[in-house]
Amino acid sequence: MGRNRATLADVARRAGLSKTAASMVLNGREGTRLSAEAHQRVFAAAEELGYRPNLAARSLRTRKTATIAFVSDIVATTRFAGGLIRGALDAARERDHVLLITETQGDATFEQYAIEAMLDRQVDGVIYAAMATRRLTVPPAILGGPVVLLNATSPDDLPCVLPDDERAGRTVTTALLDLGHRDRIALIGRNRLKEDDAEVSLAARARLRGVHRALDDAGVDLLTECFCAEWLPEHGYAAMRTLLGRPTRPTAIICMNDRLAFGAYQALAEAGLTVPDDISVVSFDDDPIAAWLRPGLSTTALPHEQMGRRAVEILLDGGGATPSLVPMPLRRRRSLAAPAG
Amino acid sequence: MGRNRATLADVARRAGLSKTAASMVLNGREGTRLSAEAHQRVFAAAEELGYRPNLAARSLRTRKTATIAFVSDIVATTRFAGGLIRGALDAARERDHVLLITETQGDATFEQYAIEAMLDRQVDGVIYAAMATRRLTVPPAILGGPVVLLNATSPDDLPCVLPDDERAGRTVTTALLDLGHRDRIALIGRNRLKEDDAEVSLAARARLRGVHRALDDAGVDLLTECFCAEWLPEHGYAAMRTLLGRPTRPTAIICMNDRLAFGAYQALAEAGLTVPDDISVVSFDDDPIAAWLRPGLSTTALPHEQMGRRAVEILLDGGGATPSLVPMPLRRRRSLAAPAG
DNA sequence: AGTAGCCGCTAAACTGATTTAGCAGAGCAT
DNA sequence: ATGCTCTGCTAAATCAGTTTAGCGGCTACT
Repeated sequence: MGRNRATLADVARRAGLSKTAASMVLNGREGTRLSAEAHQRVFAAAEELGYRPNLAARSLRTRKTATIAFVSDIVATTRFAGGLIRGALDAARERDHVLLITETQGDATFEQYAIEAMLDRQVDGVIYAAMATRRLTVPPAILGGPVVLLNATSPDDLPCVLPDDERAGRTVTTALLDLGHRDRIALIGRNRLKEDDAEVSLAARARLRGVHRALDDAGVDLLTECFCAEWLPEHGYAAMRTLLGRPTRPTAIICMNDRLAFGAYQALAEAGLTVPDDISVVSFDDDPIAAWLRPGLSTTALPHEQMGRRAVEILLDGGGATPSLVPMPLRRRRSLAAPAG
Repeated sequence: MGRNRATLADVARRAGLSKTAASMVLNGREGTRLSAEAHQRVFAAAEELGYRPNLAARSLRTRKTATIAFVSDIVATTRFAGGLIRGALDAARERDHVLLITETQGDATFEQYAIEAMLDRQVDGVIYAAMATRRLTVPPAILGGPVVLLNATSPDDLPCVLPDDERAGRTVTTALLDLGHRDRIALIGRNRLKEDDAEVSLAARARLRGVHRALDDAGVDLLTECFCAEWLPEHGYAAMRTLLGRPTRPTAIICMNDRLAFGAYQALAEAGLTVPDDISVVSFDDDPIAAWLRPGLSTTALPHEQMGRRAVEILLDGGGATPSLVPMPLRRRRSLAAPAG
């Protein structure tokens, strides 16, 4: 791997100058008094030798590595990680940085290990990502340098990037209201644990708040709210079935995420009902299945790439109001229609 | 990030020995003649100072970084990446290594950039991963050091890790044969492009070969094979519909992947048919939707974690037969039953 | 005439590890 | 007494950059 690369000394020699001069020219140092001709010679020599600096040597001196640690609790089990990583990767590349990835798996030992590995490698900063939007406490060891929380907040008020779930709650609700749905909108996916424990989820509470605010503004009440122990298809399915067993059938359903909506679709199909003619469905996340369902599920997209991007921007460029809320755009598909009758 | 850490010199001073001695002790060098007492003192000093070596300094000298580059074509757009990364991460951690991740997005410029970034950081080896199992040519620049292909092969016969798609083809087929399905098994998802162009996919051909071999061994012919332009739900849906328009209805369907199967499920539900009572369905990938479908879809799992793991093992420990084929286990769910009648 | 300042550049120190070469003293044989 | 080996350890070189301090020559000003 990278044997016999030209060194700065080689470049300097070929340019007939000192290492100092070569270093300054190549780093574009301001205020140096090296002649235009010296610049030329150095650039030419570097070009001819295909010179690339040895970053280990550089960071030994400068304590900068152009490397960002991306520490997450769980990457594998959720498809969402990909987007976060990709966004971060893109933004990092634009800034000539690279990503060192580790995973804690929610395990203290692994976390300790991951952090030591990062510190040993002198990363320039840490992105601490959670796969479910939630509050967490970051290990004190990483507070020595810049940190940005991704998809999480912490009690220490560290800079963080979050999806704007509350606004998304408003978005899905007004989408229904605008179509004329009124008092027969039902909600699937209330969940005490997610709503009350910020360390489990921030999304549930925020989404709900958005929904309720939008309804309040319009002076409309929900028909009913179904509790779900988890946000999985089977729970959406069960909730939808009980909903259909009630006397007044809803004209629209808001599901707290796409997996619940998927379950709801299954129950609707089984009951011989058609989306959106009989019931409109709207949801959150823009999981790939949302596009695969028939008809396509309208849902607010978790902007993972943007979030990953934003985290790197804040870390490296500094900046902005600190809970950086990234909008969740509504993906309109065929699951929405005006209420029948 | 990691200010004022103790250096080797600090440890040596505290132990009343030279840097040389301290270095040798901490690295557990054999054949050194340092006294047991010297060992003790160095360990104690390191412990007390919380010494951790500066890896930049170390790699400047040794040209080892305990870092592996994980280069992939596309990480974000596929949920599969997570598993590969997670497996690689685990195996790397066990060997005290860390993963540097980059993405080429199939773009030559990005690829060039990614490779330079890795070489500049003197990674110890490269895992070159493809998100769809396929053949690819690795850029010559990385051939200077150890490389393992993950989910890909190359014309250069580099060591590689692949899922055992052919065996999976046998597995799904014999699962049906064992239940008594015979001449009314249909296949959805033939695709010239995927089958004939190894740079697009190796899976299609291998799966198909497995299916055909298993059928041949049993002396059974397929009822029919449906072509699909893509392996997406809508194509599975369309294929299933045409299949149901034919005179003889199949008793079982083999789908080339789970997304096709998902589409097939949609068409079956629409036609009022029940899985598995009317038709059994089996497939490949173990996409999360497989578990969410009703009834659960039986499918052969792509062992992404294992593959990621294996790649690191081969890279670091060397070894084994070179196309390392990782088995795809059958996840039996409720979509399989004996043919009716 | 003296000196201050600028110009264009360089020598050498420094970062923190590993590694090579070798030194002082003890023990032993000749 | 001399030479040899072994023991336990260290000085110094090395990796490839960045950075500090400063040098010699020239001009300009007092």
